[in-house]
Amino acid sequence: MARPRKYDPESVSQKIMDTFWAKGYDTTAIADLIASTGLQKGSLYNAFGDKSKMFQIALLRYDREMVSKMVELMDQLGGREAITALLAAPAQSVIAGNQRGCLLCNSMGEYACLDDVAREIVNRSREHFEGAIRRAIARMSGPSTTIQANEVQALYFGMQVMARGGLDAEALNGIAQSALMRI
Amino acid sequence: MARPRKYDPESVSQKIMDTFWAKGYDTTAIADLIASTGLQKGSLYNAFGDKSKMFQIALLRYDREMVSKMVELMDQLGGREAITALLAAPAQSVIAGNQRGCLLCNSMGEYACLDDVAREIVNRSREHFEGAIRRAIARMSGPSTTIQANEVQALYFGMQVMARGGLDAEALNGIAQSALMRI
DNA sequence: TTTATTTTTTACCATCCAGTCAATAATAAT
DNA sequence: ATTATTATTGACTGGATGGTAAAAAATAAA
Repeated sequence: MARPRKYDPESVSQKIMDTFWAKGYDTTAIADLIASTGLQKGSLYNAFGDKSKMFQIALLRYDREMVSKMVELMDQLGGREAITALLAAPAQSVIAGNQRGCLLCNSMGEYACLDDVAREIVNRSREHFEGAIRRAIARMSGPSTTIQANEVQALYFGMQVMARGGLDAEALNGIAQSALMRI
Repeated sequence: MARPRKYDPESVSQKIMDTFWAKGYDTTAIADLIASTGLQKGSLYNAFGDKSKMFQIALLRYDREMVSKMVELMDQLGGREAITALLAAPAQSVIAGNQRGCLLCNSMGEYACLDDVAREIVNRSREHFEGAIRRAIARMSGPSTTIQANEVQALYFGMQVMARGGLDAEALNGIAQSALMRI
């Protein structure tokens, strides 16, 4: 009955997430989203609302795709293996050629210029992530169980920030190795 | 022989640093700097060059004041005490009522939109900071000496990001406590 | 008082920004 | 073919942005 859309909403929202991930909320201009998605301005606004809504969509997608993927992976590994996999991720990204860090971590850095809805999504996603770490720690044995999930998360976020700041994969792997020796 | 300036350059550059620290490079508008310093646009540009130069000044000041202060404090403490003081800092800031995190850490998060000069300053400042951690570790005894300075730095940066993202002082203190148990 | 020098002020500019809107196009049901 | 409905397009807007330049003001030396 109506004109069909020419684009695939899934791949467009993927592009939106990628763009915000690489550039951050404030630094990303609508023109950047137009360039990366191929949609015209009107179509973007028609389909996804304004810029803050588009960012919320990006955050939700990141949680649903990236965070959930890591959570599921960790949940089906042994405790120590799960933490090992987690701390290996930043270096792997760098090796794969991207310096985007982690959208969740980046957004906490931009917390001051987010609206309440985006902040809420960020908080929930962080807790979602934290749950997997907590469960992994619970599966471990030995004195390492005194470690807090928050500590591992802080270590992970710090590594992602440093990856964004240009630290190379070797240094990142050194950090992971050093941490795992005492966990 | 010439008209004397009405402002104190030191306190103005302090205000510039504070503003970039709170808002980040990209999010800070010249209008924000005008508001915080009280100078007019022309005076700012005349005295400090363009926005990127002002940010470089802020970064250099942060290294000279904040990083150096922490480095000096750490250097005159025992190894473990130095690390303890370092990891206590994020929670102390939050308790003092600011959620600005660490300008060095924040700038690594904004690395993608910085110019080469700013990146160089960030890198140097991070290494400056890392030196104090390395020396502190060297002063410690026991198995803890296997820890890498980079790991402590990542933990610290992660805590600062989480502070910026709204984590409260209690949780931050928990992280520090958890980490110190195994260091 | 005059002059040289520097700061301050203000008006201004081109550009980019997020967001809107009306015109147009494409479809499916009737 | 007509119509109702939705998608697309591109022009447009008002405001914010970083940056410039010229005029005005303030000082100290001559």
